[in-house]
Amino acid sequence: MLHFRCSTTFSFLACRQAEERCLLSSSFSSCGAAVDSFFASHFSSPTPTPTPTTLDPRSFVSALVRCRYVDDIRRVHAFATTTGMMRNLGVANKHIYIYAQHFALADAYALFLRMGERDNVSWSVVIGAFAKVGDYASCFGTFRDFVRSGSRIDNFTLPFVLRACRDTMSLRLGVEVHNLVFKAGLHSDLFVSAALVDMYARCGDVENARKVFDKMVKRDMVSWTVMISGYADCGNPEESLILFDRMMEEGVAPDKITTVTVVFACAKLGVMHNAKMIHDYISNHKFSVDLILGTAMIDMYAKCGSVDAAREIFDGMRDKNVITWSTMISAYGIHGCGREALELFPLMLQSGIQPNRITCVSILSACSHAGLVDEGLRFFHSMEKEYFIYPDVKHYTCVVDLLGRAGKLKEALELSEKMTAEKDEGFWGALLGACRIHGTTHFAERAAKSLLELNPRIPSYYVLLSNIYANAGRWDDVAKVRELMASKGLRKTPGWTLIEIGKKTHRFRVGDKSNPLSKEIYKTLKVLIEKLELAGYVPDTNFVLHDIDEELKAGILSTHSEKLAIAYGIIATPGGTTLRISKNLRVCGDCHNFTKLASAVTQREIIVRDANRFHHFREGTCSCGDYW
DNA sequence: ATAGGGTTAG
Repeated sequence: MLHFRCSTTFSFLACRQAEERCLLSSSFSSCGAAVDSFFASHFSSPTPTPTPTTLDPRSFVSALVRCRYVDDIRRVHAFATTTGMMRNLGVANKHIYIYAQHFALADAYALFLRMGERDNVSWSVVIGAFAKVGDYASCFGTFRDFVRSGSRIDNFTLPFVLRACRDTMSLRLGVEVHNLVFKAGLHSDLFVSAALVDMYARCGDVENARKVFDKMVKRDMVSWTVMISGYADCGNPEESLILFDRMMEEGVAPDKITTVTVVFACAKLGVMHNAKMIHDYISNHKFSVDLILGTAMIDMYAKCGSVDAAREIFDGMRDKNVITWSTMISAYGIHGCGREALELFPLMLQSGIQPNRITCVSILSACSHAGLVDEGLRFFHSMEKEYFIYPDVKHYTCVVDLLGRAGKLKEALELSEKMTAEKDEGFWGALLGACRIHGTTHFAERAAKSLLELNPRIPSYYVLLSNIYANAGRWDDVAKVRELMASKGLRKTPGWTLIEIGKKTHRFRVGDKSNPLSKEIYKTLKVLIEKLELAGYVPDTNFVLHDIDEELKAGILSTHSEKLAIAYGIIATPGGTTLRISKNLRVCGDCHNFTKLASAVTQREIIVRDANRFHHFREGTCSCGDYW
């Protein structure tokens, strides 16, 4: 065997190598095959006495690349040290890089510290490695050392640091790095500027992301993708779609990742027409619908109103992971199909996928939306025993929601007392919402106080409390809350409703008169309300905030953006056409009642996506079963 | 010898 031939070779160096190799071969017969062959190539070489000059740095590099375990790297490392090969910067840097790739950061960093001489690659690789494994403190610390060492920062290091800023949401640090980018004159580098755009967008500063993006002299696919994804992330998915069009106009071909971000934007926007467009694009360009793209498409179709189209994608996917299953479960959930969501769960287990925390949230939330109280509670209590998932505040929030919607306020409060997890805004919000649905002011104030203490800058918390007071007819308190809100310079999020008509969408606000067909819309609405009143519709003025007389209140109600959109839909589409509507806030009780009756009187299906879920109105009923 | 963008809830 090779082993023997090796030991018969001589010279000091060869003996050391042989020793080394004997050690190795015993311990990693299979896993270290690559390293073995590296050593073997030296010992079986025709030259009987290998000298350091015949040990090519390239053979070390290729051995490193083929290492499968950290121990393999350590052995090559030891050999390189013995042979003096570590003095070669290329070889040393490659060691750091490969250690880092195997997540052996301690080894990588120790080596880096021991190096007598370092160049930019050494620094870059270490900084990049820290960013990759999420050790941001070390990443920033090492970058600082790098800057202080007086080295010239380069276009390789900066994207790593910017990525760390993005992942830690450190806008301030990101801006500092941006200054360094200018000083180094690297702002026109493609990688650096794309990383800047990504950093700004993910830190919530789309304006500056866009500024950097607009200044770029050249934009490649990735630059476009980060900008598109940035807008979708920041709640402006319309701009994402506009940029997607522009990207193609400018002759930059989107790849699969770009389409995933566009699919994500369509999911955010919720317009079915756009969903179909991007689906066509994907089909026409023969992008395979893989795990991530498929999952994103399920979510998109669900959030654009079609749980059936979502299911079709789901059924067509060969590979599914826990995210895919969770997405489909939550797709059923937001459409009020709790039973279907629950049926999917055992199928997931059968296919060998274990649920995670989010899957559990999706199940609980599906039960809540469908009013499946017993099923939801049973699942909640089984989480820990069956799936080893200890319920956190998100799960408790779902259960409070579940109990609250079902009128079991007492149980919800008991649960809240028992819970040890720290209560967050979402939790208090659910509790407050439960009080709101059942017109209970008893506990609402306590919950609202906690909520406002946690974050006094969220307008919707004031609105929720003010609604509770309004419901109880406590107009003085309504006024107080509104004053408090105004004194902090906060304003209620203006409500709007979108309606899809063919390939276009139209936006309405309360009392909106900007539509060219405005007159006709109001006339139609008036006639419709009269018809509905004959069918038993009584405006529910409890949903109006202001303390004004009943007649005026009804007047404001009748121009809620949702009603205007429905009236417009009736005018703009042939009878029987399904109306697709999307709202930024939750649907108000009066509009809900109105839409139910309108679906019966006009014989149309009306699909409304609100901030929380979908409502399918048909023949006078809603899929939410009046739980929402 | 080194580099970027993508999927689930609330």
